[in-house]
Amino acid sequence: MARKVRVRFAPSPTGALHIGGVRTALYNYLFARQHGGDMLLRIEDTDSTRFVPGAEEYILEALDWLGIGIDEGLRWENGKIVQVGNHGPYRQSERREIYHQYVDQLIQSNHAYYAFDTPEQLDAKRAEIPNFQYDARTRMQMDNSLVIGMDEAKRRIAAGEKYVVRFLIEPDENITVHDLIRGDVTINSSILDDKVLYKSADDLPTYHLANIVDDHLMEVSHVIRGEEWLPSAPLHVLLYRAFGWTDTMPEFAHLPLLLKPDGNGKLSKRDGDRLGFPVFPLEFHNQKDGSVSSGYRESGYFPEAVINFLALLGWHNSTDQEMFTMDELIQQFSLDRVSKSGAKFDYEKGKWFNHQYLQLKSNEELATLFMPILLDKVPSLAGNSAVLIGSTSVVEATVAQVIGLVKDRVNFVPELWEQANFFFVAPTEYDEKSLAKRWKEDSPRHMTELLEVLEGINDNDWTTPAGKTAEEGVLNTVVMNWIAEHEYGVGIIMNAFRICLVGAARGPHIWTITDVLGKAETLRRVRQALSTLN
RNA sequence: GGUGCUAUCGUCUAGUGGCCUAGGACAACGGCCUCUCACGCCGUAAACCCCGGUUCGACUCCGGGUAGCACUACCA
Repeated sequence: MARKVRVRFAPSPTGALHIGGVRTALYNYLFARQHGGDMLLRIEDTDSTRFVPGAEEYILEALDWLGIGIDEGLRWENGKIVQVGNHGPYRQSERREIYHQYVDQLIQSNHAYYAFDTPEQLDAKRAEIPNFQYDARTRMQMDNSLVIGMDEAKRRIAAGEKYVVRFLIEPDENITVHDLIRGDVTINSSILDDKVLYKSADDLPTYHLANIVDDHLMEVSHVIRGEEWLPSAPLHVLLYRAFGWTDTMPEFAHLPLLLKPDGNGKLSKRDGDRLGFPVFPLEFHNQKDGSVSSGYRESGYFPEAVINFLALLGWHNSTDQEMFTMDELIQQFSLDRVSKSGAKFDYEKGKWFNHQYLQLKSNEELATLFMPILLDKVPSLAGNSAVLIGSTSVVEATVAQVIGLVKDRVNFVPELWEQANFFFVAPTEYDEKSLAKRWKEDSPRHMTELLEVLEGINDNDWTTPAGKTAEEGVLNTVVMNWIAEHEYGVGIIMNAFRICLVGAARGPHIWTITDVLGKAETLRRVRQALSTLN
């Protein structure tokens, strides 16, 4: 097939974009880019009752944040929605006129009919007859144009009666759908019901009709979507046939589902709340029900980590490679290497990916990201930013230096504060556990003596000279000599000293801490600890 | 209930009839490093759903079970 590859991501604006939807969008995007094709974004808002304000913006902004580019349809540009392409409009609610025409075509070719049964009547029927289905076996007992005749049907419609248009499905026909991931899938048409294609109540088609008409009109070549659509794929094939579009029918690929980490079943928003991780890319404030959902972005995830993690949930290139840039994914992605079975969402692995990407970032880059958090925690630092060296403030340079000391122990930028807070703020309380284990009876005396030793060191000798290791500095030599002289234990002294500076038994090497703190602050903290802990 | 899809370590997965005493990664556990906590490094434990068949030989092919999931709306 020489047809140009055109794929689409077609979400419904019914809330935040689920992480499974993000993966579907990603796979579509990778496939499009790899084949030099187009990635379209269409909004499927044919259910007016489920529309959530802000959802559209949310979806587009999320894809933009993740670097999933849109070539045609709706996309996010400079904080607002723009429409590109000449197959629009790209919102189904704005395509009513188009659907009317195709609904009429189906009626005229006897592939569809008018039905007047109300939802209440249908409910009653279902209650009355077990496994009731509106199909070849039952349609002639219902209230529709097949029974009452077209003239009568038109009369009732003209009189303002509400109706739907149903697809007439011929029974007992085997329909085979070729799926790029699963191979041929065959079902018998008798299990399908006469699907509602159009509802006059809101003058909108249902998903099935709108989807087929739009994919056809937008010249979509490949439909890559979630596995939940597999059962209705044969219906879609039947629609393509009814319209006479079989020669341009897109190819199908149904992706495995993202499952909850524990137990069984589809990953849901509730699982995230319950297990404490986001299931949405961005934080979402639902204007309809007032709920707030956490997002990966706000939790400190890098978009490239989310992409990498998601890409591997259901796809694998058969090598041991785990880290992939978007470009590598575009190059290597392939539908026939997508798994058939659902993947449980392993949040821990996601954290690991973020850790990897965080280590790849420069200290300066991380400092820029961390600065707002730091200034929020320590507002007094804000004034210091005024002093600039080049474009970097003195404080920011220090922040970058400190980040370099602690970044290998964090997974997320916000965690930098927990690891580095003592560099910016002297401890006001001391960790109980550390105290119990490391602050001994002799510690106050040791620290008092150490204070004298440290006071004797020249200001110029305090900081470790460039190019030397912390152990080669004057501080280390002097302190170690003093320890040896008095036959103290290195551990007992250093740990007590650490508690004075940090407030707990944690953190990087002690001399790198004294380097950053400087002599005055170091001494001040030891004195403060002595007066607090005595 | 009906229809369809799926089935390898706890999890993501490699494996396309002999390279498999089943490989990698996350998590777990142990060790090393060390003034602490981490990181890192090294190592340990951990799986072919069951039953038949085909074959000289099945994780791989076939059949049947079983289990899980999805769908079964005037929702997508």
